[in-house]
Amino acid sequence: MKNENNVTIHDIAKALNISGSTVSRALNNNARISEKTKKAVKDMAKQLGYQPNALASNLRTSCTNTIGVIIPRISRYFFSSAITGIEELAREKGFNVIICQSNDLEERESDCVQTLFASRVDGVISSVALKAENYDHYKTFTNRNIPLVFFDRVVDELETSKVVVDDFKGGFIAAEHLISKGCKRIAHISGPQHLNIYINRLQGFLKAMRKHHIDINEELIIESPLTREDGLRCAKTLLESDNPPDAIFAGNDTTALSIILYAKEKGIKIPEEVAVVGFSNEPFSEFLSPSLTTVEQSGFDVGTKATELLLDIIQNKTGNKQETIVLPVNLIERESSDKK
Amino acid sequence: MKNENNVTIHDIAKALNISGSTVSRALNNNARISEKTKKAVKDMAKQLGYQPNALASNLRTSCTNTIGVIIPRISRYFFSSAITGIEELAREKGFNVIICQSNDLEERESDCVQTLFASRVDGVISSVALKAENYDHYKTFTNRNIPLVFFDRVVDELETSKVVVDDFKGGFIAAEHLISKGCKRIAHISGPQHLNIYINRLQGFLKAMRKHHIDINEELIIESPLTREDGLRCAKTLLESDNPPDAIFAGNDTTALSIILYAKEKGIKIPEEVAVVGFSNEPFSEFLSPSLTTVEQSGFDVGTKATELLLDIIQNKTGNKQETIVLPVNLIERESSDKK
DNA sequence: TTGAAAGCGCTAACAT
DNA sequence: ATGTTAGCGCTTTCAA
Repeated sequence: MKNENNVTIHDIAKALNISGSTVSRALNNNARISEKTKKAVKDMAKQLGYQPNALASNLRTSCTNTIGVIIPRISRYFFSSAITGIEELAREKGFNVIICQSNDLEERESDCVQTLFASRVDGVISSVALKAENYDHYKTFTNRNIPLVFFDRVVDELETSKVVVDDFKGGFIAAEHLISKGCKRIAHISGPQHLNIYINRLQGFLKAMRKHHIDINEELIIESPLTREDGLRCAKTLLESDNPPDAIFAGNDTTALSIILYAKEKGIKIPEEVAVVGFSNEPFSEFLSPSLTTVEQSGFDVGTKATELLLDIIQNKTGNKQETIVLPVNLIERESSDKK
Repeated sequence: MKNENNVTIHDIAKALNISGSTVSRALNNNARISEKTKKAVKDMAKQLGYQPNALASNLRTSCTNTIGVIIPRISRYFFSSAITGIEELAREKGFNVIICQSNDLEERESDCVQTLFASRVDGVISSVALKAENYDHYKTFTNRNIPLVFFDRVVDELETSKVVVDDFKGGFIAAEHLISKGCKRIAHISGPQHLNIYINRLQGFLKAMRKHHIDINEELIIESPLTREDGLRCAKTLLESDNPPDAIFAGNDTTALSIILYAKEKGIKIPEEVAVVGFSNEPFSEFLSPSLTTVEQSGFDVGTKATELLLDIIQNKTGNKQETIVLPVNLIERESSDKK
């Protein structure tokens, strides 16, 4: 049944001697079409191998039933699970998903925005690039009232709805956990301070320290891009100092990993000499040795929630409510902080 | 600069007192338009904040500059790196990417096909669902000459171009490595035998065994869906038998992980009592303890190569050459097989 | 080098 | 309950 020539609604119309609009309505289950006609149309559509052309429909209705997603990189587990959450809900509601990766670069992110706009997506979910410092390109959407929801890496200057995990609480419970294990000199490797998530993790950390009257030593709080390489630099800085910390709360699991690897290489015992806590619960953290205590955040839940918000704005035209949804985190205690 | 009303080429035309067609040609750098006009048009486009509407252009030209990707699940590292490879090249060549996940289910896969077809993608890259046994839905593309390239999980009955890694060689070097370590009773946990990749890994394994005159014991070759749960079942079956193997070549890293965890729990020493080799080099395999010897396959390379093939078919209309590209694999030796 | 006009396939007023 | 008609924004033949 080769079918090179695409079948259109007009072919169905001709075959049944009715008008194109009737066919269109029948296929869309319009209430004003008789059941008999609907059945005839659908049967004929199947018989002719008709497949709707979304392009034409989209152009006409200027709505594409497509949402765009901009993320730094798909290969990070947190983001790929966020996408799984996004896709699942979007598809259920009849929406397609177009994904663009910014690779954490501002320029690429700007390209993504152009691409998604040219595709006339009905709305956008984004987590901003680490190295972006200017967010004007997002105005392409906001100026035209195209719904936009940020997740995880959000920026205050963009007034949209946001979905984040409770980074403050995450920082707080991580620090409090280390304190409860008897650690006194607790270091924190924080991420870029123009991003809320890292500010909040740091603030939560500081709050716990103050609450328990632990000295906050400026030298023990360092900023890092939180890559694997820079994690090694941080490990070195902290662990080779004259007065090393007895605990490190790393801004993410990747950095915690670097610390564990460095400590292993240098024969520094974890958790006895230095306890380590990460952030994210990346899949590998469970299998490290020692296994990594970390703050779990569900990418899937964040993605689902962001999609829920976005679809609500798209479908109910509720306008941009600028809600910020905060999802819970919880501490997963493992060996890397298990001091007696 | 609010810009609710979308600017079209006609707005530019009106502003410059020229025709819409001239504007269209100027924007597309048509050779028959004077440089002066081109410049004027582009300047005005920028001034008015014109953004092309891909929908209209796509409908007219019936080519969308979009390729569709169907994968089992994005959260598996091999697939997310394949997508990274696909996206990178596709974008460079001016193509968008729409991703659909089948979740390894035939029905979902069929939905993906419909979705991508309705979006009139110019071509499709796919890795088939584990649980699919019927592939007729792909005829939606093949019947209409929409280019289709499979990667990784390919099926013989579909006559398209394919990109795979050298699974046969992978199975062979894994087995030969274990043999070289002095193992005699070598088990293999194989994947679903309707998929080439698992057939080939098994065949490569068998070839090495025969080459080195090692007895092939049917009881030591078992089939599994290769999930983490089923890996535990396999570990139990093999390691608790009366005459357990001294080595296991697992069909993927996930299964190897299950074996390592099971052995740890039961106090079975790896590699001394049983050596383990996996397949894929998942990110966690490096950090397991013992770290996992595995066969590395690059998802990124596979994705890139598949895209290269697909774009070649799309752009040069070369027709379907039904090539099968085989990419190299290599063994990463780590602790789990490091017997003296 | 530029313009006029038709049309991609579908939907939605408006009319009947 | 169904048909007529116009048009979404763009490209492209044909004509000038």
